[in-house]
Amino acid sequence: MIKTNDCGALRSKDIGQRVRLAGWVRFYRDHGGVRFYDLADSFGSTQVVYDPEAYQSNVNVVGIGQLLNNIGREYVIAVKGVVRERVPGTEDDRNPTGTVEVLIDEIEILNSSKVIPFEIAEQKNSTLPSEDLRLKYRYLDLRRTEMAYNLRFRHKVLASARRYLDSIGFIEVETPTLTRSSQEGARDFLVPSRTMPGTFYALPQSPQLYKQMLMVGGVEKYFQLARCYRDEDSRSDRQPEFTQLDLEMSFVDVEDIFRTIESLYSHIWKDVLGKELRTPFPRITLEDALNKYGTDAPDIRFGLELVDVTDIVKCSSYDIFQKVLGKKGSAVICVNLKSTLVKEKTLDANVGRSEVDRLIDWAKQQGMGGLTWMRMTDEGLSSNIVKYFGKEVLESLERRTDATKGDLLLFLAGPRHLVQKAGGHLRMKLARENGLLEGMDHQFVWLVDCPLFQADPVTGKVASFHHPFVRPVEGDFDENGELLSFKGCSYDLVLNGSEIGSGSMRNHHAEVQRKMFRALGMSEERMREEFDFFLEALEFGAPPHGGIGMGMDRFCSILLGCESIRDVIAFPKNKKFQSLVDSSPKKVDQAKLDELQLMSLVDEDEQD
RNA sequence: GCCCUGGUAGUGUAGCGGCCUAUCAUGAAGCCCUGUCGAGGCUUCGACUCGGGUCCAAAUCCCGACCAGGGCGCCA
Repeated sequence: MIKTNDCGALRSKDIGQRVRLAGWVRFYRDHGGVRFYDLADSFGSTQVVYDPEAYQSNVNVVGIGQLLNNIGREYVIAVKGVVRERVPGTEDDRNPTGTVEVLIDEIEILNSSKVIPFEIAEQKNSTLPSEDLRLKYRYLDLRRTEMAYNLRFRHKVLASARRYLDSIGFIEVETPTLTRSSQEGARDFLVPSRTMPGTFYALPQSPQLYKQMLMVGGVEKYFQLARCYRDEDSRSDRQPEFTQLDLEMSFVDVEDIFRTIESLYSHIWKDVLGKELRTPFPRITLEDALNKYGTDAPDIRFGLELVDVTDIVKCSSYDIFQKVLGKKGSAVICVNLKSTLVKEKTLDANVGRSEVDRLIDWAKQQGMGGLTWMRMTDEGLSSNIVKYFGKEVLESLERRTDATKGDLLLFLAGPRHLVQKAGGHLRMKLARENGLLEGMDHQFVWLVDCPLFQADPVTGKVASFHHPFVRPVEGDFDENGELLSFKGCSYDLVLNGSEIGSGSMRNHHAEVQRKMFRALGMSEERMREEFDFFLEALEFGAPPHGGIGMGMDRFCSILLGCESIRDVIAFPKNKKFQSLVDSSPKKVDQAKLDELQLMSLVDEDEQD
C-alpha cells in the first residue's frame, strides 16, 4: 500500500509514529514559511505540514519545498512524516484528526490535476453547481464528502440486506439481462440480435418471470440485487435503470412475507442506523389510503387527513359546489389546517388572506377549478362564501372536520379521483410548509387490499391493477363474474409517502394464470406466443409462492434525505436519459448497423 | 405530447428598460506573509444561451429555438 493510514485515521494516540499518507490536496495555506496542506481521501482529511524550521539536518528541506511549489488543488500526493501534536491552541475541533498533523519529510507527486470545474470541498455559502455539470464530471462530484458518504451508505444498506438474507437461507441468483420483450407493462429497451437478424432482446423491467421459474426450480428462497430497465419518462425518483432488491419465497403466505421483510428492514436499521425499527408495520387498505390521504402511497406520519364532505355541502346553495356535484362521481373534500399546526398563527379570518390566495393559485395549477376556504372563529365558520351555507350545514361541517377556533378549512371540489389526488398533494404541501415533517422518524406502512383488476379510465378496458401474475385472494376467481370486484393478494411497501416496494402472492396454477390472461382480453394465440413457456413451467409442479421487489435507490435516498435518487447512484442519467459523463447514447458506425441488419430512419441532418 | 421554473465570468450569484465599460463571492495567474485550517493582504484575468422583434435605448420587455430541472400524462 502506498499509504499506512487513511486520511481520516490519525489521532493523538498516533503521535510519534512515522506514517505515509496519500490523497488529494483539498486546501492549502501558504504562510510564506510554514505551509499547511489538507490531504483528503474519502475517509477524511489530515493536515500535513511543511515547516522548514522544524526539520532535522538529514531532510531535504529545499527539495520538498520545490516540489510543493508545483502542486495545486486536487493534486494526488503521497507524503511520509512523523505525526506530531499541533501547537497548543491551533487544534481544529471540527475535524477528528484535528489534534495532530504530519510533518512532511518526504513527498511524492503521484499525479497532477487540471483546474477543477467546480468546488469539491465543502465551503461556507457554496452551493452546488448545476446538475449537468455535476453529471459530466461525476467522478469529481463523487469526491465530495456528501456523495462519498451516500455511496458508502448505500453499500452498507445492500451489504446488510445480503448478510441478513443469507443468514436466513436465501440465495442470491442472477437472472438474465438479455430477455424477451413483452407487450405488457412499461416500454422496453430493445437490444438487436446479431445472430438472429430482425429479432430483439429486451432488457428486463424486473426479473418477475425468472424468479417465479426459480421457484418452480425449487430455489425456494431467492433474492437478487437486480438491475431493472424501464423506458418511461423520468422523475426525480425514477431512472431508466434502477436497482431492486428482488425477493421470492415458496411455501409461504402473505404473513410470512411481511414478517421476512419487516425483519429484513429491522436488521438494516440496526446495522446502518444503529436504531431499533418498530415492527410490525401498520397496514392500510387502498380504499382508506385514497380516502384519508389521497394517494396509494400515504405518508401517515402526520394528520391533516382528507375529510369527505360531499353529503354535507350538497345541501348548500353555493353555486360552484352545486355545479360540480351535479356531475356523477364528483366529491368535495376538506383539509382542516388546524391552527395548532400552523407556525405563524393567523386566527383572525381576515388575516392570512394572501396565504389563502397563494393556495388557490396552487390549486389551479394542480388542475383544480380553485379552492374554497373557511376560517373557524368564535362566531363559527367565516369566509366570503358562508352566506351560501345554511346554519345547519355549517354546524355539520364544524363537527365533521373537528373545526376549532383558528382552524382553516380548505375545500376541493371535482371528480373524486382528481380531488383526492390534489388533496393528497395539498396535504403534503401544508405539511412541508408548516414544518410538520421536521425531526420525524421514518414510517413504513403496508398498502393492502388492492383490487385484482382496474378499468382503464380512457378506454374502459380491464387491466391488471398490479400485474397479471397476482394471485386472487381466494386463489381463484370466476372469469364471468364482476372482474373489478375481485381483490388480489398484492401489497405495496410505502415509506414516508413513497412506494418503495411492490409484491404479491403469485398464481401457481396454470389454469388460474390462463384465466387471468383471458380476463385481461388476451387471445389464446398471444398467450401461447408470449407466455407458453411460463404457463408450461407452472404445469410442472409450481409450488405456492410469492415475493416482492423493493427499490433500493428510493430507499437509500429517503434515508439520506436526498432530493433525487440520482444522489445515491454513482453514474445516473439526466432527464433525457443521457449519461453526460460518457455522452451516451451515441450514434454507432454504419458497419455496426449493417452487421445487425438495421437501418436508421432518422434524418442525418436532424442528428448532431 | 403537455404544464411550470430557470439559463449572467471556470463555479455560485446580484442586476430585471438608460445609472452596466454588469455586482459580490469563489476560482485561476502573480506577488507578500512562519500556526493556519473556507488562512490573510495586494494586483490581474474572466460572463449577459442563441435567433428574431419592440424601443431613441434591451442582460432587463415580447416571440421563437436550444439547454437544464420539477411535474402531468406514462411507469403491467
